[in-house]
Amino acid sequence: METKQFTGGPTDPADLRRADSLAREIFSDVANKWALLIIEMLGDRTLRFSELRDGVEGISHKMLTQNLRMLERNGLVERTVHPTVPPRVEYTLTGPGRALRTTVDVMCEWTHRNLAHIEVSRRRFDDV
Amino acid sequence: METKQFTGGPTDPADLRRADSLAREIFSDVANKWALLIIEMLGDRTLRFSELRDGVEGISHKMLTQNLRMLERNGLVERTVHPTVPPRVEYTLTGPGRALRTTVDVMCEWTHRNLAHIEVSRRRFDDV
DNA sequence: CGGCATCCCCCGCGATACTG
DNA sequence: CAGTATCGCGGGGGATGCCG
Repeated sequence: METKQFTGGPTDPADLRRADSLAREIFSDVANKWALLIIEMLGDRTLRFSELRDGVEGISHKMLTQNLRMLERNGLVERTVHPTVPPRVEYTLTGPGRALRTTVDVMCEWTHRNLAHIEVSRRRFDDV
Repeated sequence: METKQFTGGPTDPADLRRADSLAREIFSDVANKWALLIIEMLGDRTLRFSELRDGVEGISHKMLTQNLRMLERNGLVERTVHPTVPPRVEYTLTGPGRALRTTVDVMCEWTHRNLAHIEVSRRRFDDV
């Protein structure tokens, strides 16, 4: 990652450094378990807060709120509030969010494809 | 992820549940910032412990050790000890590790492709 | 129902020091 | 140089309660 530049970006070294630190920050935001699971859960659906809470195995109210805020701030999910009573808040992936989602899909597929290999490897490791 | 099954896998519901909980565990292991950065750093090179420490921006000795152990346990990296003095320990990605790496690459590309979009989105969000 | 705030506890993580 | 162990702190994150 450190050695990568994005085409059409800034050429001033200072801008490059800024971009890189931003990139690392974004990566830290996004490359965490809960964020990725939320993105995967959303898929191309539109879900309510409570549906997400029930759908994402083991996530707490607080973590869900926090991660949704973060994802919204970074423009990966869109949040729409319906001014009804009781309130109804819906979340959906934006364009960039959906783009990221496809790579999360690949990660999930990878996980399932390698379940057996990993299980064996773990057993070998733990038995020593 | 919850609704996915891998082809050729177990058909017994109990096995499916076991596989799913294992999958979640693996995903939790792997979907974390340091693990992904280490994998990205390794690429298809073979690196020493100290090279990794210097290469992965901001990682501590302890975190590096911990994550390398975890990755080794899951069979994503191979660890080879050269019985010299001073000791020389080298790490390299295994087949599954390299497979995962390609999706991490995509995530990094995604990050850089969306830097501008995210920066704008953040500004809008923070200014409110 | 969804969100924010508060409290509090636990452990993640860094710093340091010691072995082979 | 690589790894393990120990200690100590700060903050992550759970539980709870109160608003709109």
